[in-house]
Amino acid sequence: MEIPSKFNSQSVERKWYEYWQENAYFNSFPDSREPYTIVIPPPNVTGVLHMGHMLNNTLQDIIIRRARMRGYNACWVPGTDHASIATEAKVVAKLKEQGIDKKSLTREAFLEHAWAWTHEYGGVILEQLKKLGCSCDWNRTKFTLDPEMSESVIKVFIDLYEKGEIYRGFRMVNWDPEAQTTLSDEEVVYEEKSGNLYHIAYQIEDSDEKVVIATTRPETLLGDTAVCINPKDERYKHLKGKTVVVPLANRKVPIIQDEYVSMEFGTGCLKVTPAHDLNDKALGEKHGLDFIDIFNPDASLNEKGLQYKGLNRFVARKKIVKDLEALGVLVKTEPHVHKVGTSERTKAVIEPRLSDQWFLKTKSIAKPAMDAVLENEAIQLVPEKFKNTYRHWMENIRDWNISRQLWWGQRIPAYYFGPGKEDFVVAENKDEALEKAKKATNNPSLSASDLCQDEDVLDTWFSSWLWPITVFDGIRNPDNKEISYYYPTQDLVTGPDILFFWVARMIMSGYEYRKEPPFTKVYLTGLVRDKKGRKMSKQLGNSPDALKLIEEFGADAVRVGLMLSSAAGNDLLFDESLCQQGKNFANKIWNAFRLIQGWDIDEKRKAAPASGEALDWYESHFQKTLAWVDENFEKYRISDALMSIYKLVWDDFCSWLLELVKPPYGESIDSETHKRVITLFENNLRLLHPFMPFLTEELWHFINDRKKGEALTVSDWPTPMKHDAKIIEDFDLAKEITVAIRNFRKEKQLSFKEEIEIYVTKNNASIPFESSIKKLSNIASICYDSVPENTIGGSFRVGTYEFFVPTQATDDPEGERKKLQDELIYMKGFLASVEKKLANERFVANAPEKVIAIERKKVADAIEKISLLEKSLAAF
RNA sequence: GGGCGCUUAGCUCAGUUGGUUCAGAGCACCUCGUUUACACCGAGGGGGUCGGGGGUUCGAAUCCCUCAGCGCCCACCA
Repeated sequence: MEIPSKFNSQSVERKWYEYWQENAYFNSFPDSREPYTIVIPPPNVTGVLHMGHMLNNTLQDIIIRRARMRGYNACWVPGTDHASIATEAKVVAKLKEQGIDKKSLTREAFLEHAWAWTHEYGGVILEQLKKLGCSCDWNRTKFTLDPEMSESVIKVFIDLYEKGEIYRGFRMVNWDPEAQTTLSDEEVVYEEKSGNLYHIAYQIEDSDEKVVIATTRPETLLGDTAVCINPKDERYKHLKGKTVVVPLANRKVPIIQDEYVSMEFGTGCLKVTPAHDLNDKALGEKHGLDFIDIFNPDASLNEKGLQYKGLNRFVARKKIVKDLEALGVLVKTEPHVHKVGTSERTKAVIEPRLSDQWFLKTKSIAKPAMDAVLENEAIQLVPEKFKNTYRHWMENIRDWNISRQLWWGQRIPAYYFGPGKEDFVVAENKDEALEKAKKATNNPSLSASDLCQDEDVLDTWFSSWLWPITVFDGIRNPDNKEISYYYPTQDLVTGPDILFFWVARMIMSGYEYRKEPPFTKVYLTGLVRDKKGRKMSKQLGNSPDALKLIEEFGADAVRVGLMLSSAAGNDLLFDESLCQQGKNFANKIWNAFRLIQGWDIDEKRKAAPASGEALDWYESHFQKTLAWVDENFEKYRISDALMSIYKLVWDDFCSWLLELVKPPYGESIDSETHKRVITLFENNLRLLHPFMPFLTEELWHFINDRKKGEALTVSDWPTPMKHDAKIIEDFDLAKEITVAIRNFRKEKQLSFKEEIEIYVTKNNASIPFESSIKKLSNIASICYDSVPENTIGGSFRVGTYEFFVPTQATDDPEGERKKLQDELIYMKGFLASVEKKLANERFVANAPEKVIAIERKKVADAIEKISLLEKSLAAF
């Protein structure tokens, strides 16, 4: 069998992915096994795979593949999210390119465009996940706008409304003037921006005096309905009850007093614009002020904006400042840095705005979700540090604004039947609504045309917060077989940026609708950054094309590259060289196999002495590593797990074991050894499979002609067994001796090809793994009996063993002597320090016995070594 | 403004309840090597006063205090 010396990932990947799918290895159905379920964080339906997805989904795939191999009924549910605002924004932009204005379209026409877009691009990202090797059950693919998914979402809305948890309210909300919709508090990102603090003089009526206010938003003075001072402020006491005139607007407004105003900030005088600021709104309500809304939905000024009507808010600001200056009332302009809320999606500056919206009460629903993470630990966050963040958010949780002035999403099932918005019913569909409305109004002649459905849609998170339930149809059919079997799921793997948006809310809905947590563990990954530490983003152009990486290095290599440096919760500084490392590793494994399969097997041959002992060692070492790997998996230390497998395969298997069992050139290998090596290699493949599914599956089939059902992907994860600690310890010593001999050779410039003899002195002891040492160091024989003459400069020590190599007298006896002497001085110092420690009564009294025993052993060893050194020195 | 976390080799990170006169790993680096799987390789090697200072202790990278730098989350001071 001719195997190329380089592993070619591309052909292999397609072949095995198809094979896995044809054999339905990733498909899951409820059965008698224990389930292991993961629901994918659904990517945006129109999205493309980026590094964050790669990290996230590689982790999930590793976890689910290992679970599958461990005999669980593994089920990874894939799907996509309609991503209401993000997708709508994309569709709007695309239409604009075609010269179509969203406003010129009917709702239905717009949705047609959106669906066309979804059908064209939706699923692209899922195909990309397949390239990465993700072992999802594709038959279960869900979309948050699938009819049955939407039906569930509407049912939940109605249920919560009927429970009194959802209400309609006129409130100050976050308004995105770009997308022209409200946003939840979580969708607002505060960014530090430098602006100005404008000091503006307001004329006091019937007086020559002026009062100076300070504001960052002078344009809002058009909506001012008061000026507020602190009642304790001595500077302004005399102004109590007076009236001032708002410049430009020339509106007379009262001076009110409230302790809310800080006397330290600005001038101590506050302009009050109840319609455009949350605090001002509170003042307005408290003091019975007028509310003047000066903005259109796109944040241009409306007719209340007087001569500035129609201007964009920032243009208006500039113009107003100029005009104020002309009026001579702009007293001062000072630079001021402050935080400005921006839209997470459109980046537009958020406008606080009063409007009628739907809200979900969160207080009662949040309680079990808080306890699950913080009290009874039904859900574990990894890493734990996120508990604090979670607690803080939960404790300060506010009602959730769930309505959006968008079209792409589940439409709010409220039907109005009066002239205003006061009279409405909430129902699953129009017919039902009509019945309810008839009852409510006591008017049987009411017809469908009298009903008008709410124009708004629900926040996208209002559908994804139900994801772990709805993917198993647990809302419409709460007792169905699927949800009962798969829920709660095991792990959720996602980024900390959506801890509140999504994770916390899924926990809330889980308790509300299943009385159980949606998952038991949440693994929060870090952000993928470039090697300079910058967040990867489209704008910076520092995000590598995920698919190109897979093409260049292979999916296995990219997966390994990502895992090699991604400790849980820590950001990952990604560099393509990591993929190169992954690729090198793949090639190493590939070539190890080429070596093994190239051996001629001789049935009659007996195993070489080095082989048997080395295989015994590796078997034990493998078990020890396996236990460590399993332990790391339990702690979600996936990169540590990979690293120990990496070293097991590369160093221990390839560099030590294979070198030891390798038959001499031209010779064949005995069948017993060969069989054992193959078995061990297969076990390596099992450990590697979750990380490198393609390469390992390829090799697995190379080893034997496997039949259906014998794919590596459905084979078993190795069962941990007890390992022999002594054999591992002995082999470590053998390694040390081997390295020492190699160093000795190098120092003396003795070619490896030159076979040498070696003498050893050590009282009543033999050297472990003697055959192995001989093979790896090209030693003809190790003699224990007598040390020959002429070994000056030909000795070295490993632990308390001293080795001699007969060699010609050194040409630098002084140098040799000095080396020995330095070694002796060091050992004497070492001995002295340990003895001093042992002489310390308090140490002996307080330290545990184990520690003291170690120190005593050190003393004994040091004394022995010193005597060896002194003997050698005496020979000079 | 409040809260949380981080600072260990050139880089990325491990260091479990404090216990060696070797503080580990991978990568990178240096030297040597066309040994019959692999140069996407092999053999060997150098490199850290564990951010600074102070304290507790027989003993501190590990516990406490403090200073400095970095990061994250939350927050309506115009």
